[in-house]
Amino acid sequence: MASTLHDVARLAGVSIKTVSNVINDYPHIRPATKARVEQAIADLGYTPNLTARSLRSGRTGAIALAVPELALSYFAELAAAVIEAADEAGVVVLVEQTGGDRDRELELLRSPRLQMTDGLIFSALGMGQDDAEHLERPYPLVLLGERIFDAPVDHVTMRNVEAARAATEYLLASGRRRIAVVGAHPGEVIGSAGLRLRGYREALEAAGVPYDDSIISETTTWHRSNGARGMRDLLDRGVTFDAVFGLNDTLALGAMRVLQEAGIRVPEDVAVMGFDGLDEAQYSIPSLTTVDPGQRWIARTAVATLLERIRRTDAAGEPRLLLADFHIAERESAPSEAMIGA
Amino acid sequence: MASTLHDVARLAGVSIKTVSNVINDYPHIRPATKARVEQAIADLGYTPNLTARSLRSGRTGAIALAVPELALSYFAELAAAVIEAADEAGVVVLVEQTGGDRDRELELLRSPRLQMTDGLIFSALGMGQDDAEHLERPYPLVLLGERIFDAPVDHVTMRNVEAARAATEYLLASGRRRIAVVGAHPGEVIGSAGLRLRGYREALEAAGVPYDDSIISETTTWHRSNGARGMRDLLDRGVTFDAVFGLNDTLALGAMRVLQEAGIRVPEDVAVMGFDGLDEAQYSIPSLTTVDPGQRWIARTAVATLLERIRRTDAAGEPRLLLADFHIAERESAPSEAMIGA
DNA sequence: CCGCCACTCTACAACGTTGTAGGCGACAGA
DNA sequence: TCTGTCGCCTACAACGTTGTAGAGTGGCGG
Repeated sequence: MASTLHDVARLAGVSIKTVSNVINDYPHIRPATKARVEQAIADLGYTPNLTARSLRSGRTGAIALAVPELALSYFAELAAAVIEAADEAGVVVLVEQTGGDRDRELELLRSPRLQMTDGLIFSALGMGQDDAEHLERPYPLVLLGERIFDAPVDHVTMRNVEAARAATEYLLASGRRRIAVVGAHPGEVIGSAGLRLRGYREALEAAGVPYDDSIISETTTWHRSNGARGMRDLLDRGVTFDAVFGLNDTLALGAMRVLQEAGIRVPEDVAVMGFDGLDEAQYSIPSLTTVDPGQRWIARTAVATLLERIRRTDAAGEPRLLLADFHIAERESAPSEAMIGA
Repeated sequence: MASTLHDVARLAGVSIKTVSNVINDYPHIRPATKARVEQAIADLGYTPNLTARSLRSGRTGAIALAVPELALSYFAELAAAVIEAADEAGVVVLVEQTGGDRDRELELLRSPRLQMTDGLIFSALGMGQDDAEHLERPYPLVLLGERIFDAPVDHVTMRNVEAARAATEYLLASGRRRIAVVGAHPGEVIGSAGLRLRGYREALEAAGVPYDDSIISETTTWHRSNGARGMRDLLDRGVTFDAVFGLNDTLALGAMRVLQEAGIRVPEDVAVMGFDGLDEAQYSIPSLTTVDPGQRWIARTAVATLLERIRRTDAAGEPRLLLADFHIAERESAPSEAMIGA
């Protein structure tokens, strides 16, 4: 297990470079020599030392993935897809959690730990547009998320505005007119919340339905408990609505639970729409209608883009913005045709 | 960014070893020299090359975590807890997915990739007791899960039998007598399914309630859809039961959905008990009563144990078996007192 | 018969770091 | 004054690998 090229070379009676050549499929080796070396490798159970290889080559064969929290289903599914795609390319993934905290995100970006990897897929949540400059590092980086745009890095993300608009149009088409929102971030312009709320407003405007502040509920983070809290908040206000758009699935599921507790029927009294296309949204009661923003495509594309950047160190090539296609997964919580309350 | 000890040394007018000494807090350095070196480090923005350090020291500062699938909430939460604990110890985590496939698990165990890490936390799912020998490697390893016992490695896991027995006793105490099971694995003796089913049977026996094959539903994997399928299966059989024990939360949630679809009230007609203590079990409708088997403790303990093994390379010390405490999280799907159907 | 090339292999240096051995001056004790 | 010790620093080698340069053999064309 602790055997090296030297040990193999000694056993096979050749120089270490010849052993190295055998391992790396260098063409000009006599079959007899090659066989002898391979026998020695097998006898000793030799495996190349990857650390030494990394030092020589400057490549580690690993990439880093930074997400806010793995315990959030969205990021767990993202990480699963990234690891799978990386694995197909023979690359391993080092996962970091930032907690969605701006300071920890910035710290991570300049952490020496990143040296252990050839590049980073970075899902920012705490940083904002003003932090774009911090992304400008001499290190292959692919940005995910919607906190920062126009930074000079490759960016793979979803069509938030269009997807949210489509989701809202879907609810409008099914006859809903008072569509509450759970998970808004006050004053946010970009960021998932800001963009999705914009799509929502665009759809309302196009349909001639007035925008009403009183049915918009704000939350800080997008944990499940906040979806529940946001819905309780709306109910406490005493406002009326016939649909809820959860700005992500987790919020929508939390909100749906509170609706049910309050004796409000989903979808008869209130339709519920989510956003993310999570696996678990299929199995809630009722199952959740949601927008699938193309997460698997995002993961695969992020990995491919990063690996390409790593390969071609030769200067840049323009930073690219890559956008996933979305579609609405129609399920029970918001059927496409209006239902008449029983 | 590409600056090395040599660059710093040249700028500060000292030898590279002195720079190295400054970085590693070697005590005997004149303050003036130290200041000069630190200035040079700052000027050049020097950071030590971790790969070279690893080569020299034989340590990488990274550990590997192998789980079946990150998209399964249980493993996502496990990974989150492991990464958090590792982070506190200044160690990064490389995450691998095995798909719960025996061949891929074995392949991973002898993969040269592991060289990139100092040790492995291995959550086995496909391997069985007969594969114990494969765990015997000259490489720090902590085993999780309940597929393999008595292997000569540290093993951190939960009290499956006792916890399942407690869960069943809880249902019995609330007046249920026909407790169906979803997620059994036919013929399995150890493994989560086997052990939990054993706890279930022990509780029945102690209470003098007969064990009935006809209300035990088998599934292969523990995905949500299989919980739903298992429950449909039970309903199709036309058997009667007044409670369901899902061998994990995901199965229980899937089963609960099907119950609800079938117009069966939870918990009035059928109580539902899960196993895992997942975050999302708090937010289902109704919220899921479940056994929290102490997952966070398991994650923290696994990391601490592995790091200790890495530190003391000196021979072994006996392999240890570490068991987490469990507790029942009482929620709506199975209240502790029997409810009379409305 | 010479020169050239293709093939096979080796020696050496280098990637960037840290452990070891040792040099040099200063100062204390004899 | 000599010896020993301590503080400060340097040179060198080593971790295990791969790129570069080149040495030796044999075959082939001229």
